[in-house]
Parts: sequence; structure tokens; C-alpha cells
Amino acid sequence: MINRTDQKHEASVHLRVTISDVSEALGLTKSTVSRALNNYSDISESTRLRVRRMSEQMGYRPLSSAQAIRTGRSRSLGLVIQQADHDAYRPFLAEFLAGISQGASAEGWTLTIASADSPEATIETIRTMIRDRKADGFILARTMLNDPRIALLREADVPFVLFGRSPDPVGCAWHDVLGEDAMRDAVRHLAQLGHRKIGFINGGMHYNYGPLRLQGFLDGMAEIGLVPDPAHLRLDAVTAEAGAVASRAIMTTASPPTAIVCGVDMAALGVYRTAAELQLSIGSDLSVVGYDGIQEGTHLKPQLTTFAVDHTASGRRLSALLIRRIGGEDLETLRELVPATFRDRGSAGRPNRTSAQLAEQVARTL
Amino acid sequence: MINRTDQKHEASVHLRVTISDVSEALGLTKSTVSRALNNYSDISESTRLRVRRMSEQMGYRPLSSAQAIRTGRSRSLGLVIQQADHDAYRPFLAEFLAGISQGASAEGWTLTIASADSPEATIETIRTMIRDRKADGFILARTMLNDPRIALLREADVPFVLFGRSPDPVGCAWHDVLGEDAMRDAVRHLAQLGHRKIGFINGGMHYNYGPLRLQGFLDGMAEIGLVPDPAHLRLDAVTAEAGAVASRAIMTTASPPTAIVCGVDMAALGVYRTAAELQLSIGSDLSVVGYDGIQEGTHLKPQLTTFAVDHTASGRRLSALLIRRIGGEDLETLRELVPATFRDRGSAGRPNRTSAQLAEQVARTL
DNA sequence: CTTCTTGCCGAAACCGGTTTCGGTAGTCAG
DNA sequence: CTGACTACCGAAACCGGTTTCGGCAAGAAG
Repeated sequence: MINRTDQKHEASVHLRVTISDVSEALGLTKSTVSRALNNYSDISESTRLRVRRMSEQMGYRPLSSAQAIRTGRSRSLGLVIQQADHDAYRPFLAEFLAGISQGASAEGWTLTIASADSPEATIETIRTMIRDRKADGFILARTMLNDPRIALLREADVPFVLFGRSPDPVGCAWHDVLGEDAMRDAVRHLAQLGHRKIGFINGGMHYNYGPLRLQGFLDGMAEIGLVPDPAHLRLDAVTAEAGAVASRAIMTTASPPTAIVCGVDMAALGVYRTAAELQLSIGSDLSVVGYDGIQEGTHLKPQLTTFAVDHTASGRRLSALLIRRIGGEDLETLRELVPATFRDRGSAGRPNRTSAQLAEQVARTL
Repeated sequence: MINRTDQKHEASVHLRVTISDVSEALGLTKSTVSRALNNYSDISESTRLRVRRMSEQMGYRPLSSAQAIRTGRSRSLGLVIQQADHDAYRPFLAEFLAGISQGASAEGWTLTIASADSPEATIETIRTMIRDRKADGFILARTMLNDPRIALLREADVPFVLFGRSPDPVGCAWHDVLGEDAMRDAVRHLAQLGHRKIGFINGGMHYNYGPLRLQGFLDGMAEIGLVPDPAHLRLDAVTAEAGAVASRAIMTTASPPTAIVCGVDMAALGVYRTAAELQLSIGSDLSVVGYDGIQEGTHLKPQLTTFAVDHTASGRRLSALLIRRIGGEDLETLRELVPATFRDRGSAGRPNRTSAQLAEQVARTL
């Protein structure tokens, strides 16, 4: 007895407290301790408490890999980042990631990350992560229409949660930001400033958010009785380059808009470029409202008016939701939508020229 | 044969191929298979081969959590991201992370990520990750002078690898970019363009890279026989704001420099702001050379001339190095330095004004 | 022809947990 | 007083691997 205690103590210098240590200290068996900690009903309340206290006191923390081999659960969340996404994804990946890992470690869970360089590789990576039990569930960011990841996870019956929504909600828990409301509010705001012709440069239409934001923009226009000019509409601009091209096309039409709403900030960056090229001053000649709240927007002159998303908070929520989902909680309680917050900076002001004047100005410059 | 294939297919629906499946298929015991796969010397070459083939054919992959409980090794790399670092860290975290996870999964390893919001929390997080065996080793980014993380890992005798170097190399493997060479080359380049007064805005001096880059700048100056003006030297600017403040201070001196070298791109962003404020045109009135190669630099006008670092590649290398380190490889072979690559864009040109003319111009503007 | 190695593999313990299966003691009804 | 439950816990198997130990057969040495 003494011998063993000594041995254990000696070992505790570097080795961990095991369940056997706890059970011996209490004069119980491992199985009792295990069931007590896992809230089995055949353990009396009194011993459950004793076990709890002693575990706490001895600093016992079950080894997750040991649990995993029997339970199949590793208490870790999986995230596969796809590199092609980067252009649009990069600006907030850091915050997003920080939020996710915060949420995970807050519950004693771990975050396991892998990367893939194509959609196919992503699927393959998820598949092996499931097979090798690297994660008990997955967080899916940038969800797309008919997302193959969702199909895979549904079929494999592995829990997951979306950053985004899905038209087909089967098996889907999610946390999303109301981008459509933001787009609508952007239109409202611009209209209030006096704009009557408003253009729209949307992000990727194959992502779930694309159609939603477009609808939000259209709703906003309809609400205040404006008819969007198809020539002022551009889709699938997720980079500054694409945004520049799109805005150039829009501003060189016969009667250009006095304001442009962007589905993503990166595209708004391109609008700035176009404005510089066409010698239009942002915030007066041409107003811009973005969406995302990327840091870069505050480095512009004037600063970009936008709808900011707290990606850290979203990440935290997603972890929490996924953990509850893995715990078997009902899907319906695991869907939430939060609003983006308006950041009124300098890029949206009263129009100082009419569409005709703008067209003239553009023509002069080119 | 057909039977087994069927069985495998059937099993692959949900269950994995275990070591027992392999051993039974071969008429051997688990222990033999295990030792064969782990290259024990008491296994004949022929059976080792048979085991290899069969494992391959059956698609056997040992369950890492099962191995972990006996070996203590989980085949996963740890990374703790500290949120306070973000300002300077954020621009390339995405690439860096992608590289790390690429490198890890290339060798069948996993990347486990946690986040902390303070240096103390970082230490605590690393400590629990070690205790709970969440990672076999750690990647330390943004290493600092007297980094407490290094001290902890050294003491705990846990393998780690630095993105950066350490003055005290004990126990340290690393991969780093030769920032000092870049700074020196920046000076050379500017001197060649005709600049004689060159300012320097360095990044964080408490990071290991800080003193190195400063030294590189000074070496460059000395090499071409220029004496740096202390008034043209600013340290610890890792954000655009700090860069703006620093450059403003530098450009409002009695005889301002015609060029400024920045230790980090983020600071260079601030120089652009100051230039705009002082109505100096970048690339002619004032030249700027940065370091890091952040995306944002290409959105500026003119684009930022800088020394780009391939953070993805660095991440990949770091994973590879750490895995070898965990494997017990010798430290000396696990240290490598790579150069940054010069990106000559528009922000470094021939000076079109003398220092005196610049001072006059600045005075007029203010 | 023994005896001693050496090469090679099987048997079984082990890692740190979880889960199944009984078994004992106490309670209550008949 | 007996029998049937019920509450509670111990014993042992189990998860999927790794590692120790021992034994057998073949070859080398005496």
C-alpha cells in the first residue's frame, strides 16, 4: 500500500492523476468513479458528491484519448479551411478562429484544424478526420448552395453547424448574421441621404449568403419605391479586383448611380479604386456602403461605411452550438441569427451630383 | 478474398479496420503486427513486408487516440494563438495556419489550436495542453526576448520549434526569415536610387525580430557610409496608427529623410497616411520600403514596395521541423533561415526633392 | 550429440478509461 | 417469515492499440 502510494506520488511529479488514483483514494472501484462522474443513475447522490469532491481536489482530468477509444468521442471540434477561399475569407479568419477556439476551450473542448486546397480535398479531409475520429463534429464556414460538405456529414450522420444558413435545413444547426437586413438597411440609409439611384455589387452567388443579400437589397429598394437598374447590378465580386471591375462597369453606364452597396467589403475596396481612377470622390460624388467590417476599411480615406460582423463572437457561438449539437440537443433550438452592426464612417454621404453630372464627369476623365 | 473485400466495404460504412482485423487476416497476433509496423528489430523482414502490404490493402490506419494512451504521443502539433498579437499578426495568420496544417497533414499529423487572450493565459493553455496530452510539441510564433513559453517548454522537456530565432538557442529548433538581410538590402536599394537620408521605423523591439532588423538597417547604412540620424529612427510600431505617428514625427524634423524603411508593412501603411496628410507623394517625394508582403500593400497607390515572406511555406517548414524534432532528431539539423523576396513595386523611387525642400513642403502644409 | 545463441513470434499484461453484468443489502408487500 | 423489488456498488470485460516476457526452432559452438 505504502509502496504503491509512494510510487504514485513519485509518478505524480510528471504523470497525471488517473481514475485509479481517485478510486483508490476513495476506496471505490474505477467503474464507480467513472459512472459517478458521468452521472449514471445507479450511483447514490452521496457517493457522487464524494467522487466529485475528491476528483476536484486531486485535480483529476480524464484523458480524452483514453475516453475516446471506448466512447468514440474525442471532445474536439473539426474545422477544415479551404485555401481557395482565402481572398474573401482571409480578412476575418483570424478573428473567426480565435472565437471558435475560445468557445471550444471554454467547455474543455479542443479545436482540430486541417486545410485543403480544393473542394474535393476538403471532402476527403473531412472524411478521413471522421474515420480517424479526429473530431466529433464540424464547423462549416462559407457554406454554399448544395454544399458537398453538408451532404457528406448528413450521410455520415456526423454533427455539424453552419456559419451561414442552408435552404435545406435537414440536419443543419447554424449561426448566421442577417446580411439581408444589412443590405436593406444600407439602401434605406442611402435613400434617406437623398440617393435615388443605387447600385449593388454582390458577393458570391454560389454561397448561401449571396442570394440572401441580393434579396435584402431588392427588398430595400422596393420598400422605398425604387426600381433597381439591372445595369447597376453586379454579382460574384469577392475581391478588390472584381469589385473594381464591377464598379467601373456600373459607373460607365449612361446614367450611373450615386451610391453603391457592396455585399462584401473586399468589393468595396475595388469601388474605391475605380473612384480614384474616375476621379470621383468617395462619400460625395459616389457613396459606398460595404459589409463585413474588415480592418482595411478603416485605412481608407474616407473610411468605409459598412456593416460590421463580430466574427470572434460568431466563432464562439458556433463552438457552443456545435458542442450542444454533439451532445444530442434538438436542432430547432440550435439555430440563431444575429444582426450586423452599422458603422457609419465617411463613405456614405449626401449626393452632390446628379447621375447625369456623374456621367459627364466620368466621360471627361476617360 | 472477395469475402474480405465485402467485409471491408461493409465495415467501412461505420466501423474501422482495427489491428486485430489485420492480424487475423494474416494469421498473426496483434503484437506482431504492431511491432512490424513500428519497425521493431525482432520482426523478420519478410513478415514486416507481409504486414505492410496487408495493412495497406485493408486500409488500416491506427487510431491515434488508442496509440496515445500507451505511448503518450498523440501525433498532433499544438499552436496557441494569442489575441493581443493580432494587430501585427492578423495579416498573415491565415496563410501561416494553412501552411502549418498542410505540413502537419502531409505527414499524417493533426493540428490542435487553442487561443488565449494574454501571455499568462497562453502559458496556462500550453500547460494544460501538455498535461492533457493534446499536443506532442508546439509551434511558437512571434517569439519574444525571454519568451516565457520557451522557458516553460524547456522545463517541461516538450519539443517545440520557433518561427523566429532565440538568443539562447538551448533546446530551440527554428525556422526564420532573414529580416535583417531584407532591411540591409532595403537601404542598399534606396541608396542606389539616390537617397542619402533614410529613416527607419522598426516593429516591436521586444520580439526577437526587432533587434535583428534594426541591426540589419544599421549595417546597411554603415556599409554605404551613411550615418543614421537618431531623429529618423522610431521603434515599436506594429500598427498603421503607430506607423503614422512615427512617420509624422520623422517627417516633421528639421531635415526629414527622403525615404523610410519599415520593419513591418503595417507601419508602412501608416507612412502612407502621413504622406497623404503632409501632401507628400509616395514614391517620389517620399519613398517607402516595407517588410512582410501583406495583401493590403497591393491595394495602395502606389503599391507598397516590400520584402515578402511566404508565410504558407514557413508554416509548412515549421510543421516538418517540429515533427522531426518530436521524432528525436538533433537540434542542430533543425534550424534554418530563408531570405525574404524583394517586391519592387511603386513606393520606392528616385528622390525628387532634397531634405530641405521636403521640410519646406511639410511646413507649408501644416 | 549436447549446449548456447540468436532470430522470430505468441501470450499476456498494460495504458486509462467506459460499460455490462451480477450480486448484496435493505425495503416492502403478502 | 418469505419473496420480490429496488438501490447501489464491485468485478470483469472491453476499446484498440503497445510493450514486456518467454518460448520454440534453427544454427553455431564445444
